[in-house]
Amino acid sequence: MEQGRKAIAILTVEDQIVDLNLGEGTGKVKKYLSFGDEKGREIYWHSTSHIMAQAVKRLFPEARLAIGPAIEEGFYYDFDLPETLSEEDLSKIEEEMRRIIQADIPFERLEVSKEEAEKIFGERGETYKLEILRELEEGVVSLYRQGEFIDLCRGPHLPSTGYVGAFKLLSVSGAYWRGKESNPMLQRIYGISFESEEELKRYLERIEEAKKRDHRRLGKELDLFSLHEEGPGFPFFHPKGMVVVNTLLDLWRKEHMKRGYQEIRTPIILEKSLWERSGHWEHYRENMYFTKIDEREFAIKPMNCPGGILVFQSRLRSYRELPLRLAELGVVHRHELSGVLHGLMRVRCFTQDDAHIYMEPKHIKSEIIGVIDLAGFFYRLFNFEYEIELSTRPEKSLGSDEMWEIATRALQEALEEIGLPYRVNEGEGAFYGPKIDFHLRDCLGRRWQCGTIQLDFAMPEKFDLSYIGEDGAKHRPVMLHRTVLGSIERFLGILIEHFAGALPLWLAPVQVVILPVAERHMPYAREVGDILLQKGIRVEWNEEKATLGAKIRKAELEKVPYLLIIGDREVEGKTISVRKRKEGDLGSFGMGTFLEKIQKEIEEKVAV
RNA sequence: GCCGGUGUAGCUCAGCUGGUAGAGCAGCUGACUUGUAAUCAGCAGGUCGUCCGUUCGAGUCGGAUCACCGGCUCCA
Repeated sequence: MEQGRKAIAILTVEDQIVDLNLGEGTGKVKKYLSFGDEKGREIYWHSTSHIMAQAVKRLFPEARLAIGPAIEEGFYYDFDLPETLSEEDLSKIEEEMRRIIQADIPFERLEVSKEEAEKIFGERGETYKLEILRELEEGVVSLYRQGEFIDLCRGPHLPSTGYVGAFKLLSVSGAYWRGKESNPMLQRIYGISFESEEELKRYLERIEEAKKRDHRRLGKELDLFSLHEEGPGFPFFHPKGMVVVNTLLDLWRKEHMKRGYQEIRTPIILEKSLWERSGHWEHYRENMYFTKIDEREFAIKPMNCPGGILVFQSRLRSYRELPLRLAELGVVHRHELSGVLHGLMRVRCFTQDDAHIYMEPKHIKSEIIGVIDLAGFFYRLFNFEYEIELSTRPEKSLGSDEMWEIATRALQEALEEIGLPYRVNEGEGAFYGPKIDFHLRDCLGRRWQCGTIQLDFAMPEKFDLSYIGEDGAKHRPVMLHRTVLGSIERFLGILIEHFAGALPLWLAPVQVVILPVAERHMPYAREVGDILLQKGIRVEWNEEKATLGAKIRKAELEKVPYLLIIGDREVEGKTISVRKRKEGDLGSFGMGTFLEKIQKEIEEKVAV
C-alpha cells in the first residue's frame, strides 16, 4: 500500500479482493489495498458512483438505475429518468452527495437468493436491475446497501461513504442501455473522486493542460490544417501541414521499399458493380457515397482493396512474385455519422497507408509478423505506447467457418510468436476477415485505432484470384489488408498531440528561424539562411520591425526547433548565436558546426 | 444518427431583466534599430452561424436548421 493512504479493501491469499471488514481477522490478508493501487482506485470510484446514485434517487425518486461502474479515470452511472438533467442538476446532486458523505453511512454487503433480490428490486420498480438479475447464473447474489439505497453489485466497496474525500461530477450525456442503438437512451453522469481536494485540483488542472495539446487547437495555432463548415469531416491541409505529411510519407516510402513493397495508385471512383462483387454494396453501403456518370452508377471508394485487386488481376501472376506487396496511399471517403466527427481523428475523407499482400498460405505467419514489425518501427520512432487487439468474426460476415478458423488462428499465432501482449475482441472483425488492430492514445487518453492487419480469404474467392504455381496449375492466393499509420490524418492528429505541437526537428515544418537583431544585420542573416536552405534545411527569416524579445517569443510560440540570432557580434565574428526550442540560449557556433549538428539530428530522427 | 451543451471581429472573450455591438491579442500604418518569451501610437475589422417567427423594436425571447464540443454507437 502506498504511504499516507488509507486501507480501503483487502487482497486475500486466494487473490480475492474483499471488503475491509470482511477480510480483516480472517488470517487471509495478503495485502491491504488503497487508492494508490489500481484495484483500490476502482473500488473507490465505484463506491462514489453508488453515492451519486443514492443522491440521484433522493432528488429524483422516479429514476431507474441501470449500471454504474468505475472506468479508467473515474466512474459513471446510467439512469432512466423522465426529465433531462442539466448542468445545474449536477451541482444539486453534488450537494446531496456531500450530505451522504458527511453522514458517513456504512456500505453493507448482503447476500441473498436470486428470488429475494428479484423481490427487492421488483418492489422498487428497478426494471433494469431485474433484467440483469434474470441473466445471472448464480443462485445467490450480493447487494450493497448504504442507508436507504440498495444496489445489485458484486462489490467490494469502501467501508463507508465518509471515505470519499473529494469528488466532482464532470458531465452528463446520453448512452444506450447496453450500448445498443435500438435500446432506450439513458442519461449518464460522469464523475471522478480522490482522497483529497488537492488531488482533485491537480487532476482538473492536468485535464486543462491536456486540452492545450488538442490537435484541433494546435492545428489552427500552428497553421497546419483547417476545418470548414462547407466540408464537415473533410480536412484542409495548409502548407505547413503538408510539409509534415510529406516528410512523414518520404520515410514511409523509403521504409516500405526497403521491406519489399511496391507502390500503386487506383481511382477514387469506380463502378457500382465492382462494389457489388466485393461485398461492400451488401455490407458497407450505408457508409458509401454514390454518383452517376453517363447513366452508369459509380461509388466513391470507402476502401482500396477492390481497386487494388484489379491491379493484381491485370495480368497472369506467378508464384515467383509472391508474396506480392502492393502499397497504396489511398484516399477513401466514408459517410460517418455526423455525431462522431472529431478533428483529424475521425473524418469522412482520409488517406490510408494501405497495402495488400497477395501470398501463398505458407507465407501468412511471416507476412503478419513483418507487418507487426513495420508498425512497431513507426510507433517506436515517436516513442508511442500502443495497444494491440485481435478481433474475431462478426455477425455480418462472408466466408466459411473453416476460413475464419484458419485466418483467426494465423493472426493469433503470429502475435504469440512475437510475444506482444494483446486483447481479444470477440465479434469485432471486418466482414471479410479477422484482424489485429493497433491503438494509440490522444491527449485525453482516448484510444484511436491506427494500424490494422486483416486477413482475408473471402475477397480472393469473390474475385476468383489466382496465380500459377510451381506445378503449372492455378492456385488461389491469400490476401492480407494492412495499414501501419492507419489514416495519415489521424496519425498526424496523434503526432501533434503527442508532441504538444513541438514536432521533432526532422518533421518540423520550419526547422530554423533566423532573427536579425536590427535591420543592418539582414544581409548576413540572409547569407546564413541561404547556406542552410541549400542544404535542404527548412528556414524562415523574421524581418519584422520588432524587438528581439518579441521575435523570439513569436518563434517559440510557433514551436520552431532552432532560432539563430544575428547581431553585431555574429556579423563581426562570422558566427551565429543558437537558441534551442524550450531549452534557450546554446551560445555561439560556427556555421559548419551548427550545420553538422542539425543534419545529424535530422538524420537520427530524434523524438524529443 | 441519438443524448446534452455551445455558436458575438482571424483568435480569446464581455454585452444585466429586448432599445440595432465592445476589450485584449493578431492584422495594417507610422515612430523606435532594438541581444534571448510581448516597444509605443494610430487605423481598420462584425448582415452577432443561417432561416422563420413574436415584438414598435431581437445579439438578447420562441421554433427550425447547420456546424462545432462532450458522450453513446461506429471506425482508420
